[in-house]
Amino acid sequence: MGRVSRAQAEQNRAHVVATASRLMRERGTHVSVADLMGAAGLTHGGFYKQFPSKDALVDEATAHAFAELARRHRAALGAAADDPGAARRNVIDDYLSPAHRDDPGGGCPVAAFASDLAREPGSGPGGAHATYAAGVTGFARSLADEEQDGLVRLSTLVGALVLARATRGTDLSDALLDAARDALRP
Amino acid sequence: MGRVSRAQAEQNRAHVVATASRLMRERGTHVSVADLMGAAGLTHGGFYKQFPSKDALVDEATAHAFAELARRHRAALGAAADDPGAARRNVIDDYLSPAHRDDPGGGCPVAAFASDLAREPGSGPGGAHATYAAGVTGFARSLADEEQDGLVRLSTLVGALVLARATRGTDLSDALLDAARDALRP
DNA sequence: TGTACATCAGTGAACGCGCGTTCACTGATGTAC
DNA sequence: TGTACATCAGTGAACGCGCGTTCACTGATGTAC
Repeated sequence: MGRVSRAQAEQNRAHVVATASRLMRERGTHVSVADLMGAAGLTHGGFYKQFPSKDALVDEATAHAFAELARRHRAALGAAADDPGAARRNVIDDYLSPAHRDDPGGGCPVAAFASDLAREPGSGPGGAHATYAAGVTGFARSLADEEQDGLVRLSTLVGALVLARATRGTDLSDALLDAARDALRP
Repeated sequence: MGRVSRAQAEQNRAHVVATASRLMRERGTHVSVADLMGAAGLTHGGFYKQFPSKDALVDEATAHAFAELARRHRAALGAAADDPGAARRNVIDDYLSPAHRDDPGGGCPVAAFASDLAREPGSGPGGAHATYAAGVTGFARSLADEEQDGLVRLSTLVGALVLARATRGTDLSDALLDAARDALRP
């Protein structure tokens, strides 16, 4: 194929990160480098021209997913700045929708990466674990009000989503989403 | 080594299932057959004398973990039969304890297997997915009262535990357990 | 502006390794007499 | 109860395959004049 322009290379790299962010949420951080590069339309050999290791890509993909989450939360908050209760209800409705359950790749990284991070050793400052903890704190803060703790609301959201995904295809799965929505919407 | 008595073989098989049940909750269902057999004190070659495939062991290990969970719940309920509220509080306190967070291998299979099952295709009747859904329903039922739905309480429990495990080693991890305990204990 | 050459993003084959699974072999167990 | 032999639980090496990573190669890009 030959060399590619610097701008194109930068674009390709960003596309690999975005693809990894999606695929890792969907299938876990253990997706293979070959699958990842293939999904991004490249061959796996070039991977190490852009990333020092697969672990480094895991860190970048995690950061990418959390940046996307923060952007979404800022947008939701901005769209209903005059009524924070309505903004929060919208976030909750989206979170517990069947569409979110059925699209882990485009969905919440707090739910998607929880078990991968629980099973992998800590990744140091700037690593996936630190990004994750900061994301949890930020999400919880955006759910809190004077009435209840954001950590509990977030736990209920994540628990319901994770259980609904594990039981997808059953009535129980829908019931989990509905029950959590009823409980979290005052 | 030569042949082993029929009773010994049966005991070995049960020990492999118990070991798998623990190791798979700890590291995920993708632990290797060699690691599994090694942890049970055997060599991997003999595996297929006892199990038709690794998937079959996943199903058995899942069933084993859920049978253990049901036994624990029956015991907790039996110990405080005159005061079901107290029994439920004990279950909640155990569930959200640092000890439970730090011992996934000996802990709740609902939390441990959630993401593995969400990412694997359905396993048919008698398979891990069916066992899981039944376990979720049973657990939720034991948490319900006239006041609140068991599904919501279970979602909060599982969400808090899963998030606490993913953030283990941080203050946030303890805060998640504490917040959920405060919210679930009336 | 054109030409000559160094750079380096991407390719595709290869590396050592661990995976799930198979198999020839072993020798104590279980059975038939 | 004792002996002869078939059974089969467990062993350890091997299978094809996919993993993360490395590398010689390619040719268009970027740079020096």
